[in-house]
Amino acid sequence: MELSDRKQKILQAIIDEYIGTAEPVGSRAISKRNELGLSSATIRNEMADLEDMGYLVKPHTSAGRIPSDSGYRFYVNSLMQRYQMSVEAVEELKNALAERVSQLDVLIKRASIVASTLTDYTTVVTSPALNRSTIQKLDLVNLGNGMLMLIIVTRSGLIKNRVLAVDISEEDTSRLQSVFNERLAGRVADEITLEMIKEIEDFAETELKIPTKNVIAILNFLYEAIDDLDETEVYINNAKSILQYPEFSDVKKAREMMDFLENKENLVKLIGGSKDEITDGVGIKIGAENDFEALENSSLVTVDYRFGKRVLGKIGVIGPKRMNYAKVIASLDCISSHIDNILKQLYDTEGEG
Amino acid sequence: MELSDRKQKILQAIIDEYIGTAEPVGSRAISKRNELGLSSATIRNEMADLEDMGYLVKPHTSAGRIPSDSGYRFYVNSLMQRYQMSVEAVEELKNALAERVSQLDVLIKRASIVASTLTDYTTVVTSPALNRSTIQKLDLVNLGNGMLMLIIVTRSGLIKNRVLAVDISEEDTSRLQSVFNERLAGRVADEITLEMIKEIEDFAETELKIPTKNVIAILNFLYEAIDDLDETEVYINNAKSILQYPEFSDVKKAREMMDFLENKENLVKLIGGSKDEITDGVGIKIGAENDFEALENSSLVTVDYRFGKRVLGKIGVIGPKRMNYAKVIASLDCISSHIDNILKQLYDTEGEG
DNA sequence: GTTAGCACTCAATAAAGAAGAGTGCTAACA
DNA sequence: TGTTAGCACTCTTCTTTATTGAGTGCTAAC
Repeated sequence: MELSDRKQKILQAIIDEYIGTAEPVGSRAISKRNELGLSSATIRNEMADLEDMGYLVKPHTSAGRIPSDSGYRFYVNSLMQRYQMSVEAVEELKNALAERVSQLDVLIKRASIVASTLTDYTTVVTSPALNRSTIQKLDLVNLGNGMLMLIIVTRSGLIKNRVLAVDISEEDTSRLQSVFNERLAGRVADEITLEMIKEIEDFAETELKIPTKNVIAILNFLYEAIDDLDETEVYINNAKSILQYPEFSDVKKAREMMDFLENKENLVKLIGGSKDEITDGVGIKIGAENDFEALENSSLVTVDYRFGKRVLGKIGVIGPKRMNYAKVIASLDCISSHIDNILKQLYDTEGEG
Repeated sequence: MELSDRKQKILQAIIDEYIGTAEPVGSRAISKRNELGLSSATIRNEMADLEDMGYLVKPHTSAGRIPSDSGYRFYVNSLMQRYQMSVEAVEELKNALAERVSQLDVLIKRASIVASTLTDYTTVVTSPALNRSTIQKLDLVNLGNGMLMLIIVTRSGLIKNRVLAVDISEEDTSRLQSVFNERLAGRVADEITLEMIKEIEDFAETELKIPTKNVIAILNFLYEAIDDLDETEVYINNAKSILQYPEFSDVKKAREMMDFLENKENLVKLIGGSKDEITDGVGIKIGAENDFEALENSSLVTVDYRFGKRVLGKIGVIGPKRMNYAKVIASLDCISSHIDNILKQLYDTEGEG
């Protein structure tokens, strides 16, 4: 059944009001806004209809109405006004993002901070899993003191590095590096098998005559590092922001939420599974639409960020269901497109891999 | 005035009880413990004395007593029983700390996690400021794609790395690296001046004929990196744990605490200023002894961690004043000494610099 | 179709009373 | 003289009972 124009206006007014106050809104409050020129009694009738249709809910008989999940859904899909970010805000955002950025993971951490500052909600970002990335180059750097750094550079310019304690000569280091690159560079991380590693191991021992003990240590290390590339990393920001919303004025609820947010697997599942797009790259999940009990009263807005055409990861904002969707969407959208720009500038090539 | 043996026992009993329950403890509760064989009336008299002496406080007339800051102080200094960690706990701790550790900052982040898991309180660790460290080696690694990684290794084996977007040839990279090492290796970070950097800049331009634009970018970057070495980094862990203690059942208080914990400067000041040692490296600050209003009802226990003889940083536990001091101290102590061991193993040299 | 009016509901607030934990003091006891 | 039983007193906490007020739903009139 279609919603009459008037019903839509009333629903919108109610949700707008509720987003601002977090209090059930009554017929009189809407009537007094004087946008519709209707008496509270009329509004009341319409509200009763909207309730029957499932868009509104009453906490109890003598309270006003609050939006149901479907109410929010309708609002988000059809009613919501576009939020226009101020020129200054965009400028500030741009600067905050671009400042001294050299690596993708720095950039997306920054993006997460910017998003949470802008919206005052908790943000979650996932860094790209690199298992489908092409390895461009492997560097082995002998740091002295028996420390060896391994650096993996992917074609899209992502860099991972880690350090191993092992004693190896400068010469062996560079020979090993050459072998690594000969055999692994240009390959997709996923297709590198334990066997290939074993082959390198044999080669290094028999041909290069590097001591077995070291070879084993280093190649284990290499394998682990490559294996780790398919770990999606998750950063969370401003979790404490939930404490400021009346939805979490009960410490117990706040704790549950924090516990949920702490669990990386939850977050990966949550953000990864978010597909309910409304416009390019922006997805919204309202309340129970997220398949987690802990988020019953929260909503999640996500946006993809890309490098060229390839989706690298997502930025998500988690807040109460009555969040300012328009603003959140606008902010994320803006951040996402700026990430795109910055990455293009940084690597000035359209990247795939 | 000296506390009689009996008063001490009573004080201890009260504090032990309060630590467990967070409720004001009455004379009858102590009497019933039957450790002292005294009636509640007698205890009552003693408690009145203890209150006069400032060790106890009454929330109101008809409530039991709770320890004052001085009460806790006396407890911590003289009364508290040593906590003996179980062999398994120590073993577990050891494993958790040592697992795949190659770098100091990984280790201390790990230590922070272990400490908060063990104690269920919030932990804060400071990573060493390296401004007094000797730079052992500088590595420049050309990552391709117009990316350059700078790695700084200190004599104590600490590693910092960062990436800059700049186009430079392999050859120039290695020549630049040589210059860096010739001129800067062996120096203490603090004594590297802008002028020295400028000299390198000139040399690189005129002698090595590296394009001005690149030289400027790279040397700015180098200077920033060295400058950054004196930034103490702070990691915080398990902040949400405060939500489980009745002391923070009021969301407003929890929020204040979180706000405080979020501010890095606060933490550096807090942890850095902690000097009130009770035993080697362990410091305790109770309530108002911390010069921060936000910590009025919290205590801080810190422990140094060292590399050889040099103190690198601190690990701190923040919890309610009625925290389990004995356990916290034992845990931190244990962690600290294991860090020492691991570092020795890792770098197997007594480090200074 | 709209609206004024009114009875009704129910949470939230306030006020009053009861219960209970704990104290401080006094007087008796060993 | 130190210890303890006993009791009046205090003050919080819990429970109960009213009171208020926001908001609804329905009816009847415009």
